[in-house]
Amino acid sequence: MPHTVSYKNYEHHTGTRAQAMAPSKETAQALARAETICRAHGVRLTTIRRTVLEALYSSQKPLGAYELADLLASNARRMAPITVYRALDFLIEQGLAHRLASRNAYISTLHDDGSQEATAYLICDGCGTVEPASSAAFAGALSDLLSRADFEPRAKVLEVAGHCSRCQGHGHGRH
Amino acid sequence: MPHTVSYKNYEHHTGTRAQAMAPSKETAQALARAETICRAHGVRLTTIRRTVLEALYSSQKPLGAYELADLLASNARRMAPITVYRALDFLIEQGLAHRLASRNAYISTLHDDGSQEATAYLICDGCGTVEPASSAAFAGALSDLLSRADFEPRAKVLEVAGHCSRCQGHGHGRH
DNA sequence: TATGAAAACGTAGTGATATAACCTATATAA
DNA sequence: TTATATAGGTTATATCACTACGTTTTCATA
Ligand SMILES: [Zn+2]
Ligand SMILES: [Zn+2]
Ligand SMILES: [Zn+2]
Ligand SMILES: [Zn+2]
Repeated sequence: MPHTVSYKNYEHHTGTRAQAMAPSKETAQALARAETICRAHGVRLTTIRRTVLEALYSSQKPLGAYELADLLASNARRMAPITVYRALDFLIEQGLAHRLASRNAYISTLHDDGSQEATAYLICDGCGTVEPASSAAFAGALSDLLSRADFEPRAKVLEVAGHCSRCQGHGHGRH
Repeated sequence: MPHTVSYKNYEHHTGTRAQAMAPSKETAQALARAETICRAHGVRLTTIRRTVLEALYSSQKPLGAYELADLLASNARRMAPITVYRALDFLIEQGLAHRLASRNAYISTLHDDGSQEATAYLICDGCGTVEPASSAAFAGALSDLLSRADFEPRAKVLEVAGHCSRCQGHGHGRH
């Protein structure tokens, strides 16, 4: 019973990890942690999801959904945008990835311990890097602000664009 | 010397204020303030810009650029998106409007005194209203966070989605 | 091991947001 | 007036995100 022609690629290309260089040690460790988290949550870190997550771990800067699709393309076969968005939705739900609303781009939460109520993401206009930053004082002040306004928070978008320490006094960055 | 056909509408429809109801007293005052500010800045609050600003002042909720274009349409003639975006860019530059990155929508800064270094926008999922909120403690904590990270801020995106006081204990809002 | 239900993914099309490129019109001042 | 800068018109396109629906895989249960 032959497969239909239109659907034959289901696990053909997606099974290969694009032309990925071997993941760095740090990335590999992070992926292992992600596996553990997913197993603990009773959800599946499938090939596609792991591939997208690995790309985010490997990148020094936030990636757009279409950028991810291009990065992970192999042999003139590219992930459909919806596929990337579905993977991103999953990763965000599991707390493994984060969306930057001010950039329409996505990052892993690798350097984000997730322990804080309020994490601000510092986005460098020069080199593109994003660093999470948090403090008890910041979280407390925001919490006070919200309770004083009698506002019940659901989702916080805290992003600051500017220049990181390495990119100051230049006017540009990205040497 | 007849005009060319293709360009005859330059100030024809844009001069009319759509089918706008008369602006409320509060809106009219805000518009007067905006005029003053623009004159002081040496910039021009043109008809288009004033019309867009008036729509933002009159709205209880953030408006998208295309939504603004529809609102301000008159007689089957709608502003081109680029026209709205240009007006919004101007208003934002002058501190009269604000973009909500998490919603791709725009609000006036009518209820935003602009005196604070850091203003968080509280966006209600229920009724759609947006209230700015700020405090010295919040601004200070964020400032500390940034200087500790040696990060030079350019633009801050501080938005919290959730439920305002009137919309809590419902699960919905918008009665 | 069969099989049914849920989850994941493929494919095509569309919706929603934002800007580029180029030209015309208006305002302001020399 | 005439030059220059600013503003706006028009068309097309770029960019980001999702709907709808069918197919495949997985996993628990019979
Ligand atoms: Zn930098
Ligand atoms: Zn440099
Ligand atoms: Zn509300
Ligand atoms: Zn209710």
